[in-house]
Amino acid sequence: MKEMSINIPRGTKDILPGEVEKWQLIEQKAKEVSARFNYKEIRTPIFEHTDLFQRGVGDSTDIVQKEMYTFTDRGDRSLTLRPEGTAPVTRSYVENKLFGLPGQPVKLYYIQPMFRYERPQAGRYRQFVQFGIEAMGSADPAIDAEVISLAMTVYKELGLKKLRLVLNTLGDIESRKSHKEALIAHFEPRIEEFCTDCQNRLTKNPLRILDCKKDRDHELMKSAPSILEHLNEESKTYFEEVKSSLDAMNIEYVIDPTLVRGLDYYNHTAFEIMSEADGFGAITTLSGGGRYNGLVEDLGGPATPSIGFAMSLERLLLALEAEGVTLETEEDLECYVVALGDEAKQKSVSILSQLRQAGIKSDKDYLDKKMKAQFKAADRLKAKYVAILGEEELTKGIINVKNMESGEQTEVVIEELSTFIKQGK
RNA sequence: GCGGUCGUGGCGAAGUGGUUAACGCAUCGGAUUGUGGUUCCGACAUUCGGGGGUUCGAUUCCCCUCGUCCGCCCCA
Repeated sequence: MKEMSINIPRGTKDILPGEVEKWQLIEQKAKEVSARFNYKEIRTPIFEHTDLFQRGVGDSTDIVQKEMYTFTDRGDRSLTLRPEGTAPVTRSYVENKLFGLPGQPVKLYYIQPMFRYERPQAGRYRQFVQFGIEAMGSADPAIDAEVISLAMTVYKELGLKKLRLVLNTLGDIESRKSHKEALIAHFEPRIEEFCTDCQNRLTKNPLRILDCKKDRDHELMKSAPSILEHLNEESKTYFEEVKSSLDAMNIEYVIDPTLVRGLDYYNHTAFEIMSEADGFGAITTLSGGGRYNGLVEDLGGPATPSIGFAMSLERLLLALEAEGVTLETEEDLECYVVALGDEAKQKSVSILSQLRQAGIKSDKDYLDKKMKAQFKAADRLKAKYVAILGEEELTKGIINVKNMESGEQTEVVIEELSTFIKQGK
C-alpha cells in the first residue's frame, strides 16, 4: 500500500464479484418469500431527521446514546444515517397516511443498509444490511406468528437447520408497569452488588438488568420476578394465542422470560432467532423483532398495533457458512470468441454482438493476446464453446466452433453461430 | 469506550541485527510457425503498514501511529 492510498472506512466492506452473487441470491429469497406472504417492498431514505430516532427508538437506548452517525447539513439540520428500519417505516406510514389505504393491514418489507457506530467484530459492522418486515394495523396474534414464520421460512429455504427461536412477551403497558415496579423492589435493596451498568439500568430500564451477562449468576437474578407472573389476563391470552398459532404451523420455539429487546418501542410479543451452528462466533442473534403497538401513535399517527422483525444479511451469510451450506451461484460462459489477425478481430465484434442479441453469454479477448493465451482465458472462464475466427475461416465465410468439453470442432456458417450454440444446450 | 491479536509481493506464507528477503498459488512469457485444462523453463518485493528512535548497520530491538481480526458492552 502506498502511503497516499485511501482505504475503506472501518467497519465497512466491499462486496466483490464472487461474493456478490451470494447476496443476490439471499436478497432474491427474501423478496420472493415476502411476496409469497403478500408483503410489499418499501424504500426509505438512508438518512432521517435525528429526532425520528430519538423519539422512535428511544433516548435511553444504546443506539441513540452512542451509536448514531449524526451530522449537520448545510441548512443546519441534524440528520442521522438510519440505525434501524422500523422508525423510518413508521414515519413513512404516518407521513403518507398508509393507514388510509384499502386492504389493511399494511404489510411491508425492506432490504436496506443500516449504520451504527460500533467497534466491528464478527457479525457486527458499521454499515450492514437488514431485511425486515412490518405488519401494521392488526392486533391479531396470528399475524405475530405470520411474521415469525416469514423469517423462519427465509432461513429454512436457504438451507439453515441449526436455528433456535426464542420467544417472550413483554406484556401490555399495564403488565409492564407492574413488572417494572416488582423488579425495582427486588433489586433496589442490594443494587450495590451489581455492575455499574445494572445500577444505571435500575431506574432507566430495570428489565435490562435481566439481560446482563456479568451478573447473570447473582442469586437475585434467579429469583427475579418474571414478566410472566405479571401479565394481566389480556396479555396472557394474547401470548397464548401467539404460541398456539406457532404450534399450528409446527414452528418450534423456546420461551425465555429474560429475553428483552434493546429498543424502547416493544410490547407484547418479542422474539429472536439465533444460530446454534458451531463456530459461529460470539454473536448468535440472526434476527430480532417484536410488537410495537404504541410507536405509530408516538410518531403522530393513529393508534396502530404493529409488529415486525429485522434480520442481518451479513449474519445470515455467516450462518450459512458456519453450517456449510453452499449457495449455487456459478455461471459459466457460453461462448468465447477467439480472433486471429486484425481483420478477424474486427469481425469478432459483430459476431459477439450477434451472440449477445441471441441471449448467449459470451466474451472475447481485449488484451491482444496470442491464440494460446486466448484459449487459456476461455478455459478459465469455463466457456462451453470457443468460436475461432482466423484468415482461413474468413475466406470461407465460416467459423470453427470447438466444444471445450469434448474437444470436437465444427465448421459453422458465421450467420448461424448463435443458432448452432443454442442447439448445443 | 475497554481488552487481546496480527500487519512481509495480487493471495498464502518463511525469515535473520549485517553482501542478491525463502517457498507455494496466481499472473505473464516461452518449449519450431492457428487450439485450452497436464508437464518443463523463465519473469515477477531497491523492500518487509506508516513515522521516529537505538545502532557502524534493522524487515528483525524500542516508542508512537494507522489498520486488521477477535472478545467485552450492546445488538442485527
